[in-house]
Parts: sequence; structure tokens; C-alpha cells
Amino acid sequence: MKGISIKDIAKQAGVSPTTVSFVLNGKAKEKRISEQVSKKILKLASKLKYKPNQLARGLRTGKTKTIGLIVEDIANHFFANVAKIVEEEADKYGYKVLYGSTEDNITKARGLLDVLEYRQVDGYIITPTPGMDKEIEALKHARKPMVLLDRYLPQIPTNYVMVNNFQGAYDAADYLVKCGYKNIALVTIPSEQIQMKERLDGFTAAMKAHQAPFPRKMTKKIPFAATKDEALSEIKSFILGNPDLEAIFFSTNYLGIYGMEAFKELGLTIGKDIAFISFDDHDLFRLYSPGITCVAQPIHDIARHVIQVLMNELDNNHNEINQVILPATLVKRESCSRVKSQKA
Amino acid sequence: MKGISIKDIAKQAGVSPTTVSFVLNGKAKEKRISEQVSKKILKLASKLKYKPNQLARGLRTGKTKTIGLIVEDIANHFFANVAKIVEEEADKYGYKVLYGSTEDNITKARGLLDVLEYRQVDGYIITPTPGMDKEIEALKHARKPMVLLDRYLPQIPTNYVMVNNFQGAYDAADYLVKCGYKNIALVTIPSEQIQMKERLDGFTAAMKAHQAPFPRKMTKKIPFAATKDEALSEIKSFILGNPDLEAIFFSTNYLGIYGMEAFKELGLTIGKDIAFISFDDHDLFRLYSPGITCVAQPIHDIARHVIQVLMNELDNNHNEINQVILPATLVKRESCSRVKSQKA
DNA sequence: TCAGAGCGCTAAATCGATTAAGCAGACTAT
DNA sequence: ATAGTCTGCTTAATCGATTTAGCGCTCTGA
Repeated sequence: MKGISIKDIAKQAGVSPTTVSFVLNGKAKEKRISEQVSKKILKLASKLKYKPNQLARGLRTGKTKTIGLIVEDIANHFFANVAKIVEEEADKYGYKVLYGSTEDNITKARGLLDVLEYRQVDGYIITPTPGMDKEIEALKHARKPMVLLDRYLPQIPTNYVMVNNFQGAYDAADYLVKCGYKNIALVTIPSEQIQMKERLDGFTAAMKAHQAPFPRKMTKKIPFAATKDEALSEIKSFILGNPDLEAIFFSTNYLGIYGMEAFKELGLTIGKDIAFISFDDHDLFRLYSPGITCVAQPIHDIARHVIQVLMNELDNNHNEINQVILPATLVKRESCSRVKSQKA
Repeated sequence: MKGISIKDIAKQAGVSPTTVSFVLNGKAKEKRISEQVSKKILKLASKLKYKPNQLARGLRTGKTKTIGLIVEDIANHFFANVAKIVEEEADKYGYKVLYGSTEDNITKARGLLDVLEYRQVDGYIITPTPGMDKEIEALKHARKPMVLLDRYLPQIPTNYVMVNNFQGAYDAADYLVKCGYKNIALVTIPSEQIQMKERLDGFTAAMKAHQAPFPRKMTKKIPFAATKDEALSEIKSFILGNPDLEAIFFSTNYLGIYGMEAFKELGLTIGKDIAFISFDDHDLFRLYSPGITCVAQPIHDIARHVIQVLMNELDNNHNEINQVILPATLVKRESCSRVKSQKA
């Protein structure tokens, strides 16, 4: 059950393995192999269905044509979609993808990095967890091709591709204020991670620009590590504790989903009792009645840029840094459709 | 920037590479290497942060410790979740996962298989597309470890892990009839694929068992290749063409989502105008108001069994065939909650 | 005293490709 | 005639691990 090797072809063609290798690597001209021999080899290769052993090749060349994709959670809508495009795009360049989820846990992330190193991946796409600075620094120092995804580490200049979190959150707050809502709250995670900070900053900046009050107590932070039940009850008691609440912005996809669940359990109607807006789009938001207004990320563009930047690193060694920030889109649906004139 | 190799350790320890290899592979005892030497080598290995080159190892042993995961669509909720568990479980056995989506397209599937063969994956997890029989047969003939996922090919006895489609659909129909609905329709894809056939069969069987009428015109088939817009308009015109319709069963996750969209566009209320039930659970179904009743697949169990069966193949060579069919769960929510007594 | 076993380790082949170096033979130029 | 060049290919080293066969030594028992 052995595969066909370059030696088998060589033997049958009556030439040396070297010649076969040259021909199959398209170096026939360069290495001055005759047409005759070239053709014979090519014919034999396709007749025998020769498939180069990537292990042997990789061992020799030091390239595996494999990239490592580290995401927060491959089962999450955003990352699953990114993973899909990444795989498709990588394939066009002859690369395959190994993946893994960190759950935003640095220990898991370290484990993944280790394994990917064992596997000699050629490049890394990484959604960094909190506290991952040292590891990223190490990769950078080792000059490994790498792109950060969805977030970046402000202390370390690296390639990254992400959405414009500030602008996305700004637009959301801007929209809520323009719709005439007062007493607007934000639900987020107490993370030092830059993407969360930027969402908070963008939101705050918009409120300030409108001179709309946004006291600290209107920001609710739910620990990432909270269980679903804990998160739900935190959200519910936050809502109950703020009876004047007119609108809530949830700073992530999954918090938004928890928010909907909380509303459901409290018997509140989205858009009617309290306006509702979330970061990140989702089937759920699109199809819910009322449709949930959200700040959508350009998932395809993100994935495509990630691969482009990585391939650029992989090809060239000139180390310009690519930092791509793509615009977020405010998708207006019915969950916060009140307009100023309707205000009492 | 070269990594540390076994030779480096050997040199520093003053022994041969062979000895190092024995020790690091836990064969110290078996190969009668002294405690002293063993310890020295182990200490050096961890001091130098030795990481075995998997390529070299793979080349020699013929094992890559990599498995190929071929799904229909990694961005789909079901497959994304399977992919997550598969990765976690595989990791426990020291395996990494390469993935790819077929879009249910045989050409794409062939491409994926080719690439995975190049990459010398040790085993395959495959969601077969229609017409993939020859390829699966070939893998089987080559005695490659393999498990089919989500569906199987009736003509070819292989390992597989899937949900009990017949029972799931049967329960759904049974439930609808017991709730008192008449004029029940089924929306599916016109696929010869076994999982779809079994869902249709299960549904039909339940209707028959209740002596409930289920004429052919109550089955609507939407081509898998249809665009979203096409699918939507097909579903809408089907609904409009059947004004007596009381309940619809959608045989897949994504058809259910299209169905919800169609309802929304037609201004129909799920559960009130027409009862609604879908195969496969989804955040959307859980959180929608009303909650969407569905036939849930035991995703975790499926993924875990897949890995177990594959690892079993990978370990042993005794070729018993493992065919695992896991029960589906009817998750009752409000989208078809009418009970018999309420019927006019 | 000497064959045979046990001990602790090593030499060298091997996996399948890539690639630097180089070797004959034909031809060219002086 | 002789050095130099070009042609068309081959030899052999190499990547980093695994693994078979076996080496040199000591010890034991008859």
C-alpha cells in the first residue's frame, strides 16, 4: 500500500531521481532537461498517479504549507465564518489550515501554539487571549509569519486585521441618541482587551459628542468566565435595577444573545419596552421579530485580508507591518426604531 | 533559528542520537538505558525545550498524527460545533485536525480528499456528498481509517456516526398530529442522500401510523443548490398555494431558518398562523418568540463517538465496523403548542 | 576455561523529497 | 591541438527522527 515515490518514476523512466524532481518541479528548462525526458517523466507521473510526499518535502525544505488558525471559539458564528473563508482562501495558495479554540484561556492558547510549533506550521493566524503578549512577542522575535485577528496587543506592533470597533460602537451610540433615547446602557465584559476597550471608548465618545449623560452606573460588565446562568441573572438584575432604561447596547454577539434571553425571561419586549442593539450580526438578529439592530463586522473582508497579509509575509521577507482596520456597518432593524418625533 | 534536534541533545549528553530517541520515546526501560543516562537526557531535553520534528517523525513512521475533517459547511451551526468537539477530543489523543467544506459539491470533496492524501492524514472524518461512493470505496479499499459523519452510503458498509433521522422525524410528525394539526407539510431537499430520505420516511411513517393524510403535494422539495432568494420564494409560494396549511416541518436547520424568513416576509406568525417545527436546534430556535420546536441532534455525543470510532480504527487493525446511531430529541417549544382540545 | 547470556549502548539504514556540486561528451574558438 | 563552454544528466549530502542489527563488555555456570 505504499505510495508512488520519485524513485519509482525514476526507475521506470531510466533516469535519476534528481531528474524526476527537476521536471516535476517545473525546473526542466532551467536545469536543461530534454523535452523527451521531460515528457516521459510527466507521462509516467500522471500514469502512476504520483503524489509528492509532503512530509519528505517539508522536512527538506522546511516548509509545510500549513497555517495555524487560533480562534476564540470555532463554534461561534463569527469565527466559524472566518474559518470557512480562511480555509478557502488558503487553499488557493496551496495551504492547509490547522485550527483550535482558546476559549479565551491563555493556557489553552499556549497549548495550541506548542502543538502548532511541533507541526512546523509556516504561519499563524491568532486571536490573542488576554495576557498572551509574551507568546506573541516570542513568535515575532522568531520572525514567524503571523497575523492577529479580531484584536491586537497595543504594546506589540504586529500585523493585524480587525473591524473598526471604535467606529462601530460610536455609530451605535450615535444612532441611539439620534433616535431620541435617554438613559442608554452598555453591557460588556470587564476585559482589558483592546477590542472591548475600543468599543467602550467609541460608545462613550459618541455620548459625549451629543452631550448625552452616560454615568458609570450605566455600564454593566459581565465577566467572560461567568456561566450562562450567572450572566443571565446579572443582566436581569441590571435591567430591573434601572427602571428608566430606554436602550441597551450589548458589546458582543453572545452578550446580545444573553440579553435577548434575559428580556424573554423578564417578559420584556425588545424595541417596545427597551431598545436593543448588539455588536456583531447573527441569524438570530436578522430573523427575530422585531429584527435586532446591530453593528455588523465585514466577515468576508476580514478573512480575505487575513490571508492576504499572511501570504504577503510568507512570500516576502521585507517586514513592513500590515494593520488593517475595516469599517463596521450599522444594520438598522426594528429593535430601536423609535424616532425623535415619537418621543413623548 | 533552527530548532533543537535529537542530535544536539545527543552531543551535549555525550551519547548517541539513538539513545536519546529511546529515552524520549519512553523506551528507556525496554531498551535497558541506565537511569543516569535517562535522567540526563530528559533534563537536557526540557532545558533545551526540545520539540520533536513531526515531519521527520512522520516521514519515518508513516504517521502524521493528523486527521482530515470533511464537512458540508464549517460555518454551519451543526458542523461548527462538531468541529469544535472533534478538535478537542482529537487533541487528547495527540491528533490535529485539517478541515474543509464541501458545500455538498463532489468536485470540492474530491479536491479535499486529494489534498488530505497528499498530506498523509492518518484518518478521515467525512460528511459524504451525493455521488461520493467511488471515493469512499477507494478509501475503504486502501484500508484507510475512516468514519462517516451525519450520513452514510447504504451501498457501502463503513463506520459511521449519525443521529437517528427516522426516529427524529417520526417524533416530529407524531407530535404534530397529537397536537391536533391537520394539513401538515414537509419542506426538504430533493436529495437521494440517506439522511434526507430517512427523515422523509420517518415523517411519512408517523403520519401513516396515525392514519393522517399526507398527500404528495404536501412535500415541498427545495434544491440544495438554490440561492437563498430562490429558496425563499419557493417556500413562500408553497405556503400561499396551500391556504389550509396548519403545520410545517422543515427537514434541515437552514431550511428552517429560510422558513422563518419566509414567514416574516409573508407577515405570518409562527405558531399562531401555522405551526412550525424544524430538524436541528439553533440559538435562533431557542430564543425566538415563540420558541421554535425542533428535533435536536446530540452534537457532543456525535463528535465524541466519531473520534472514538476513528481512534479505535487507528489503534487496532481488527476491522470490525462501528455504526453508531444516536437518538434525536424532540425539543418542545411554543411554535406548535396547540393541544387537541384547543382545536375548533 | 570457555560458551552463552545479559547489559548498556551505538552504527548505520531508512523514510521521500530537494539541491549543491560535478561529470562525461560534444562543440567552439583560438 | 587544447582549453573552455555548453548540454544533459547524476552523485551524494541533507532534513530529523526511528529502528534493526549488533558491538564490546561483564558475569555465570558447567
